[in-house]
Amino acid sequence: MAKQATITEIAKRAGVSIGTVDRVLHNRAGVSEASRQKIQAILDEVGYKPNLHTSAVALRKEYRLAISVPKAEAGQYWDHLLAGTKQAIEEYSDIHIHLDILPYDQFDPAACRQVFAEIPELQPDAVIIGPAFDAETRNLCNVLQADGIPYVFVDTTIEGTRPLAAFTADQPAGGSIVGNILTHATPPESKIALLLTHSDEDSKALNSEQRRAGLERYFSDSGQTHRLIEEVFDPYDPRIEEHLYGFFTSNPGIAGACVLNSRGYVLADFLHREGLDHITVVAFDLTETNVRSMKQGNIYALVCQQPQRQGFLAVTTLLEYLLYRRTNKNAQHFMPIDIVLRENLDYYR
Amino acid sequence: MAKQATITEIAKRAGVSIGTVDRVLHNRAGVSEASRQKIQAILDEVGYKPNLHTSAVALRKEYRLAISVPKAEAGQYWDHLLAGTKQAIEEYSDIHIHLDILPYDQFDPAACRQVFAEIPELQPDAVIIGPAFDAETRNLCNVLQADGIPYVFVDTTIEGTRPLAAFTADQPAGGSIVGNILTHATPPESKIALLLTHSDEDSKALNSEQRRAGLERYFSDSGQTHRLIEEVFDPYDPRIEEHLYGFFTSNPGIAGACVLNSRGYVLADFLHREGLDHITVVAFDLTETNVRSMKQGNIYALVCQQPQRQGFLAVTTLLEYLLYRRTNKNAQHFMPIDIVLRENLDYYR
DNA sequence: CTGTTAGCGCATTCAC
DNA sequence: GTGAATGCGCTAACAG
Repeated sequence: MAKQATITEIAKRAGVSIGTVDRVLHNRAGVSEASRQKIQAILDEVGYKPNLHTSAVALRKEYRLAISVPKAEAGQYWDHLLAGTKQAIEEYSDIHIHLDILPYDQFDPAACRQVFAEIPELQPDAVIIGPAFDAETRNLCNVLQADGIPYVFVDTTIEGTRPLAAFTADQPAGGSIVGNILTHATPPESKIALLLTHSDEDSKALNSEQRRAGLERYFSDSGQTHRLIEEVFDPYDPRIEEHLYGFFTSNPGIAGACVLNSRGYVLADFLHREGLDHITVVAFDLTETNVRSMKQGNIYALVCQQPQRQGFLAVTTLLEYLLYRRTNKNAQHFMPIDIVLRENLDYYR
Repeated sequence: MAKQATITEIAKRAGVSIGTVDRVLHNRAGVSEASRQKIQAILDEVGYKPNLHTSAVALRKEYRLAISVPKAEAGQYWDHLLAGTKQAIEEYSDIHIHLDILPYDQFDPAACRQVFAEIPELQPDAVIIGPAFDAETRNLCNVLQADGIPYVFVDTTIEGTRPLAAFTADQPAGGSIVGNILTHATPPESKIALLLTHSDEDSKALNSEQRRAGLERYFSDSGQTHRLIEEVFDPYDPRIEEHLYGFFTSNPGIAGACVLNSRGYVLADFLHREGLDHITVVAFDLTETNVRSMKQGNIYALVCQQPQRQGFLAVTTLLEYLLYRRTNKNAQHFMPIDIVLRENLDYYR
């Protein structure tokens, strides 16, 4: 319950004025080494934590953030993530934040490159990136680094870059969970279908591939008797029905199926239409379309990684850095992986 | 991105001084009806939201909160809830908050009554109650109401009282989830054991009974072929081993078992010692003991209701009320119900 | 190098 | 019934 020390108290104890303390706090020049050390010692001793809000009030500065993520439809994954950033801006409404949103087409690397090129021109104070393409993202990071603009990742991390922080989920663990649920919810010896979406191959492979690795590892390590059958499908192909129909009829004995991204509803709704309701479906993300499908009983479980929280944390982390250059030792933050069934669906916002 | 309106802007627009606006904001007397209405109209129009933090700075008042919950051991349910309250106090460290913690013995109504009697004497500004006994809690609420001290519930609500808010989970839904998981993770026609702890009968019956109702409803409604067998046991009985051993040997064919409170590890560890690892165990709460048991592979799933978040929200809700008399229409807040398996265990703090 | 000062959004006290 | 003035923790510009 120790009362928070104020800048005035620190100054009094150090025998200096508040101006000098402020200079130390902000690593500004013009302080004698002796003063700096003395003040720093007291700061450490009392565990001084500045008041972000009153700081911001006094600063009356506007911070410009930019966020670039795949184009979001309402109620879909990236829309939820954006909602989280807006929530943070709302909650820190005393800090004046301007947010530029730059969505890009997650299926078109060239379009992505073009959007990414606009970011440095906006001269933002910091950037939030939701990566879909490896090379394009890497390139953007290099430019930002050169301009001294800090950035954080959401949803996915790109190895070898130097983000301030990354907010993702442990994707292999997510895949393992799918394996766990499906092998438990279906009889021993039965077949499990893994439907890989075509688009995985070019863009979002990043997450889906990791989930797939986790799922396959679960199958090989857990000593269960199920068999995994993989098939590629394109959720946007108009002839998808024929394709899936062919797959499921030529593979009898499938008791469970999964999609490792948010397009699970496409599969689930198809199975329902064909009367294949006995097949247990597990997919990712609490998107509106998946929620509807689950409410109709077509999806058994959804595995989610709190996109809105990712967006929220991305903003607050950047604010802490912009106001105080505060950084966290381990840049990688793993979100909780939520398992949503019909019964707890309503309580996830 | 609409910039937050400030009290000064409101005053300017209304053609009054900030003092008058402040009086309206705090429902203080001494404002003409004409001014009040004009100001209120502008307030509503711009959706004015005060800055809690700068308010608190200017107020330099200390708020005294009291929290009374069952005695917590480290890493157990109530300890996590208390951690949430401390986190909130930390996060709002610019608001000077004094928290009195008054734990009571959840198995002794007389002790509870005694602790509850101390609360009004402390003259707190607001109280957080984690109820275990119906009559005792009801009595405390009456006293607080008479003294004009606001209170909120965490974990459990007591019907017929008038709390500012209640932070709980939908307990029947939690019970249904246990039913869902167990019936899916065990073969059709198999038996599921519901182990009721003895202590349920006097104290925490409140939550456990609701979970039981939800579980039983799941069994009767979902049209599955499993059979539910109920048995009462006392987790603190030294001869518990014999008791459980007798139960499981006289009921062959049990494939799943559950405990509707945080004592699941007692059952799970017993089953493991007896080599009955094929029985799938589901229990409640992410306590340290349950976590250990799950890591050893003894518990399959844990159903959790975010106690630390309950504590956090209890504090922030009270602060909003104390500073601005702000209350939420629907006092009942349902927490998300988390389903934790081995694979996502590490990511829930 | 350091202290002083004005000012941010807000609450309160004190004149009028 | 109302406005002006003071002060809270904080930052930044200015004067020495």
